Amino acid sequence: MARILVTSALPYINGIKHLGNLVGSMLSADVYARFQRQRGHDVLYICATDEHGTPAELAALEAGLPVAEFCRQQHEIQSEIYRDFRLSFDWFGRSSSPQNHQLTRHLCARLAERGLVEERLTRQVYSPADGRYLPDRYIIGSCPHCGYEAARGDQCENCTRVLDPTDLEAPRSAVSGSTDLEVRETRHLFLMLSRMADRVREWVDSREDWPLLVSSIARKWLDEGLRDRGITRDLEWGVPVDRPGFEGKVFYVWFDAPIEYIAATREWAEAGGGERDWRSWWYQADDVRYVQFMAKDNVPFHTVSFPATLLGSGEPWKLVDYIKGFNWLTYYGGKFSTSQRRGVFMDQALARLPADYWRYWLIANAPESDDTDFTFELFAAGCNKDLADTFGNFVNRCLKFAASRFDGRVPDGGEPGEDEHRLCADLDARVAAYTAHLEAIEFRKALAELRAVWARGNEYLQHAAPWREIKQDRARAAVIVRTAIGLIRLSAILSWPVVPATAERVLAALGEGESMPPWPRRPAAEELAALEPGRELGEPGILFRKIPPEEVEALEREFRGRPD
RNA sequence: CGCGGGGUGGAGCAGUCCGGUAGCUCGUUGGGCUCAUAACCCAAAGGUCGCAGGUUCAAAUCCUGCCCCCGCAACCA
Repeated sequence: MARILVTSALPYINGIKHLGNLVGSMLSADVYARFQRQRGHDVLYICATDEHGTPAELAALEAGLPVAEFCRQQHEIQSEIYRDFRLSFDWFGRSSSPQNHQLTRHLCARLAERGLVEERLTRQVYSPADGRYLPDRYIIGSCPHCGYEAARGDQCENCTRVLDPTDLEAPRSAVSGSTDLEVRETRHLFLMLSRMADRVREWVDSREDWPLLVSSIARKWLDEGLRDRGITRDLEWGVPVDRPGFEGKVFYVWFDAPIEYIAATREWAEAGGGERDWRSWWYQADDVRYVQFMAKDNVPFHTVSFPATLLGSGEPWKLVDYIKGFNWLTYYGGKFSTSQRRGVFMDQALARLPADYWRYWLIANAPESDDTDFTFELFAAGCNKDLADTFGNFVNRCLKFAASRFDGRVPDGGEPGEDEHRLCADLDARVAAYTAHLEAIEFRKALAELRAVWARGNEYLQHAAPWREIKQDRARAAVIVRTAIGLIRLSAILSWPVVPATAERVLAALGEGESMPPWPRRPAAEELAALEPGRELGEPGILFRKIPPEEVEALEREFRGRPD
């Protein structure tokens, strides 16, 4: 039994996440964690809300709440939605936890002791009207190059040139619109990434099996030369910096957010009443395999800055072994956008269809090698074809036949024949391939195999034709139906990481009550015979309803081009 | 010449490292079958593999140049 630590990029506290956020981090990690648990491994899946930073403060301001209260509420809202999506976190923590405060300060102190943190004076724009320093992107003005009037202080969206806020003509606060801005000198801590470049590169080079997307992004940053990076900000909400002259300053969210992976594990341990050992997962944890899931925008922080923080501490912290990076899920060819409310958000998704529909489609179409487009037509077509017509129909036709001809029980009698041998040979190959693809975290390939298992069931049933056999050879029909019901069970077990609610519903109908069905280890011939003859069968009902064209049109009308 | 990823029938992809007449899934069309939310079987249509040049007996694959899409460019997180 291996120990596998799984983390997914921390969802930002500022609002409910959309389907793109979901597939690129939490859902993928969940499917992997579920699969490895089924395999019998000791899995710890840790996630948390990322709560610090200017956007959180501004959102709280807009909501008319103290930022701590705003974050507490948002954390609860997100937690509930993730539960409803069946995301199987072992712990869903908060980056604002005392554990993270303590650990963030500890790591900074260690880095400082080793000469890897320096104080520097920086010049920042301060807005008296807002009572706060403004990050570059929160300053708006006219672009000095192209004249675009809504250019941001970090970059002009019109001509794409990188800017400094002081370049802008007629600058104003994006928060209040105030033009009363001043540049102040303010002292900050910098992480000396430049001094750690060699160690980070050595570590990155030792990770030979990373996906191209991940290793190329990491190498790009290293090749361009690591620059020292400010790790503190002039904000109120965050981890306070306990150092003279730093009163009223906090750590930058990108310093403390990844540390929360560790701190959340400690939250988990402390909530467990002393039986859980968070250190064994993170400190001198050579026996742990650590896998991270994230979208491509997060990769630099997980391949460079966070490893530099841990390596630089001089302490034996666990570094990531494998990073699964994702491209973007696009929405009708454009971006999903939280700020513009463009796309489908998790609460809206659940209000329309159960989690398993979304889980299935997103994982089957995960943006692994390129950006993937979401449209309701593609979504409905995938769900209808694979879930309703293939998997759902297979379960339904078998159980209905068993109910009408075999008294709703697993039929007795007869011996497997040629059809069954060929079925089992195919299934052995499919299950092996499916397992290997999940092990390699290749979701599209894995789901193609899962679909093939579902389709193989229909193919078998069609060829064996129990509705024909039963007219002259009841024993033969019994073998077929028994085998098919065994295949329902096997399919449900294999489907559990992706569509857990449906899988459990099917297994319950078969009288299998386990909440987490163990991964099949035996040959298909034995797996299909696992249900004893005579066992009573339940009625799971229609597993997946079809999404009709009218509904697709209605969804499109409802969701498209929603303005800001 | 900033960097990275990608461009293969209507959709999604494999094949590119190690050249050998273009393949898979879905969709479309026609036929068969019917236990089922219908599936399964058979057949067919549909691509000059982003563009142009080069190497070679032979290029999706190797070389050169160019075009397009997406992302990144360190104070968005």
